[in-house]
Amino acid sequence: MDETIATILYGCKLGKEVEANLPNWANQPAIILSKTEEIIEVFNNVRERLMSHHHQQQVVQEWLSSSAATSHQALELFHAAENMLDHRVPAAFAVHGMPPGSDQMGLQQQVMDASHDSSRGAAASSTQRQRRRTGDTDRRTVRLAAPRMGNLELPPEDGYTWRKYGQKEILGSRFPRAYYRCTHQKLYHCPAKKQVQRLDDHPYVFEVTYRSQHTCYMSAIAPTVLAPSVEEINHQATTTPPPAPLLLPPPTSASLSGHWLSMDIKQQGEAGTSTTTPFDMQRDFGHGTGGSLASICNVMTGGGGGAGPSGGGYGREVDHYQPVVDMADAMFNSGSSNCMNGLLHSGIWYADEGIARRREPVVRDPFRGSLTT
DNA sequence: GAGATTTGACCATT
DNA sequence: AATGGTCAAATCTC
Repeated sequence: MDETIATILYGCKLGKEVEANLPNWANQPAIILSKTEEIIEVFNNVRERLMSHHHQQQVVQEWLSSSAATSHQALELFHAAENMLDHRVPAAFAVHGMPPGSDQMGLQQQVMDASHDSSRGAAASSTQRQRRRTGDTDRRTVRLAAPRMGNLELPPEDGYTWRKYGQKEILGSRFPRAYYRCTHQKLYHCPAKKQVQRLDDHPYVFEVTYRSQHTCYMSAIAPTVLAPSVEEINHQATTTPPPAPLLLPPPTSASLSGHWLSMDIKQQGEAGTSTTTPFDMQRDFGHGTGGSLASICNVMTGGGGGAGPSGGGYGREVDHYQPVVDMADAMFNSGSSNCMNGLLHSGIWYADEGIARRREPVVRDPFRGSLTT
């Protein structure tokens, strides 16, 4: 898989080269054509590498969604399949691809629900704390597979950063329900919450209920391509799909805004000496509508256009690692998604304080549930 | 030390 | 009164 990543990086480097030389090559379309074809060839090569892995994943997903397969059988196959793949692919996305918040709904309602959770913190000490909302509309439930390795009681990563604020035994359920809210609730008054509960009859499947939408930027590292969950069982608010990142720069992203066309990426894992690698895929491609590089994306995917959420996540809060295999989806198989936007959000690269970086593989200690790398 | 998690208690809703 | 959602102090992790 490292070789694949290296190939991707090389393609990115070529892209940066094209960008840097665009002024010089403005009157030399032959050169631009040559370079773009080279880029396409590189990414086609990547695609072929990834597609073979992706096929294996599809087999797993079909099995998991089959009613004939018990949860144990699914898990066994799941773990067997992971051995075929690179060992850094986490379960949740290996099976389900993208998080539930990745629907291509275009611009969504991003207005903070000021009457509910956003004011909860400040009102905590008031005389009347609002405990449960009436109506309870903006809610959506999906089912996701347990992580493929390590602590199976941990909920699958979904591309957002959550902070657990409660856990409760639920009547009639073998497993407790965990309550999470957006990590950036305080910073951005983000009202997004989720409840995670394991199913009684399928202990390796989590039922995740999302409530409210993310209004924060930094937690918005969710991919934009489709999110095939095991089962979407409830969607009470048809006009309010699950968390979708806000298309606004973070409050402290002055440097970022000046980098709209910059292509700097810091490659994480090379402590202190971050290597500058090709480009910020989201900023350069995620919103591009007419640029040559965006056109390259369209050529590769046969689709294109469409605005996507911004990437984000910072510090140790971000434990999400999504496989290159999913990046293949994002880049090549998503007809409705901008390829580079999807590529960014597929998790190989993360924006960190305005500078995208690569996540190192995360492995959970099966005995302690802690993270090791 | 900062931030995340755990867990018993509180309280709104049914 | 039962139940579920949230708070917040204690504890844990990095």
